[in-house]
Amino acid sequence: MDNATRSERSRNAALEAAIAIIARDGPGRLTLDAIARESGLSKGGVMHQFRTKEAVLKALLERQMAHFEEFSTRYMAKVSATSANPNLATQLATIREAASSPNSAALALVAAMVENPGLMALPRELETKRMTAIKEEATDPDLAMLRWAGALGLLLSSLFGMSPLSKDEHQRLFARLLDDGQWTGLEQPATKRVAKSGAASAAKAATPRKRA
Amino acid sequence: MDNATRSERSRNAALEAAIAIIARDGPGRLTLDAIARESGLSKGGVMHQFRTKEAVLKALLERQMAHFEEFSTRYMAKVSATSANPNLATQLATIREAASSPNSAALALVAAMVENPGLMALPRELETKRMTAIKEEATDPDLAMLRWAGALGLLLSSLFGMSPLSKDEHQRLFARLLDDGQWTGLEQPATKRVAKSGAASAAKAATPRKRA
DNA sequence: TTTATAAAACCGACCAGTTGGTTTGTAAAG
DNA sequence: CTTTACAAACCAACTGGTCGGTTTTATAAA
Repeated sequence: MDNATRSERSRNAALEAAIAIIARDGPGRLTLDAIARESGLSKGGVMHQFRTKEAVLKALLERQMAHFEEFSTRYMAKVSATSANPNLATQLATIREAASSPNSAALALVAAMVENPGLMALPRELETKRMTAIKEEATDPDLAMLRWAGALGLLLSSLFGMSPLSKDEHQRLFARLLDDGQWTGLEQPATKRVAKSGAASAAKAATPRKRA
Repeated sequence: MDNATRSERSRNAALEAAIAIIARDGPGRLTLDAIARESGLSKGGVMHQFRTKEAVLKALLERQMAHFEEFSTRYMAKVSATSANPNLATQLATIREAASSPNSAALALVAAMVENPGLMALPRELETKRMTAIKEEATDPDLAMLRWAGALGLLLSSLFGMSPLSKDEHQRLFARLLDDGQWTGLEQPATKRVAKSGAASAAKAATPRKRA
């Protein structure tokens, strides 16, 4: 077998094993020995492909980020023509995808944070860029950020096993976050943000029903 | 010194040390030896107060939960008379408090999850109860849950050091989440969810309809 | 108040097993 | 023959946890 592909195969096997371990046993159980055992490689083999454990984590993070980056790009291409805020839509959809994906990038993220919080810089940087795009395209940037935060809250809470929501609710809430029509009622233009006057009160008046 | 208070002091010191370690070095660095070193106690002393490491985590979790439970109760008493949805308001305010608190309960939560995901059952149960209360008092339960999820997203993202938001934005977004007036514009009664937003949103697909 | 005894809090050495990482050996690819 | 990919034994440091012993506090009889 070709040397390059042999390496590639081993690297892949190690990373797959790492994800499996995190998902099954939790991030605290991710050790080099465990990776070697799970992947079928020897420990030396793993160490040959990744000089340190941090290198494993970093590669894992990058791989998962690339995976969702690809999802993101594909989704973006689909909606950029029809949506008024394609960046937000894409980000929401990507987070939903991450939430429903078992070998989630988020797991790698958690593992990275546990071992080396500094690794979090990579995803943060990417996220900052996306956030800027979202804010720029939004009529109401704060509302857009809140929708983003909502999606992230759904994702992380379920990821941590602390979500009090049912699968059904989860799905429904994501759908609503994604539906622009659900949020136009209270948009406040960024240019002039006065205490819920203009648009908001008009929307309120238009609301068919209010609370008792 | 009294025996009971002596114990109390030691237990407290150990837990404080644990929080400090998690906050400074990450959950992966929380070890019994580290706790002993940080607290000034000997390892034996720590082990006398907590028979296992899991006991430390559990105590930590319970302590932090109690702390925020108290904040929650006090806040609830304050707003229960004036707010239409005191449970949601309280929960949002509590999450904001957790986000601004450095020795956050959430840190304990992360540590617990890493070591023993089963411990997550306690907070989840509590959260489920609160969520039920929020849903019951809400005109639009899904929207209430989304506001809750938004707050949680803000908290967790900043906690993980992956928040692309500035301190200012953080604060502003929490304020908006808490302001009921900002959200009345798009409430949809749970009893009948129709496409009232259809008028507001021209381009987008109609509201996904579910239960009657 | 003193003294005897117990119980609880605490210490620090120690244990077996695991950790990330190194070294040595070997076989295949180039 | 040199380099690369992998295997396996190995290592020092560290892991959660145990254990025998010392100090401090509590109880209560003398």
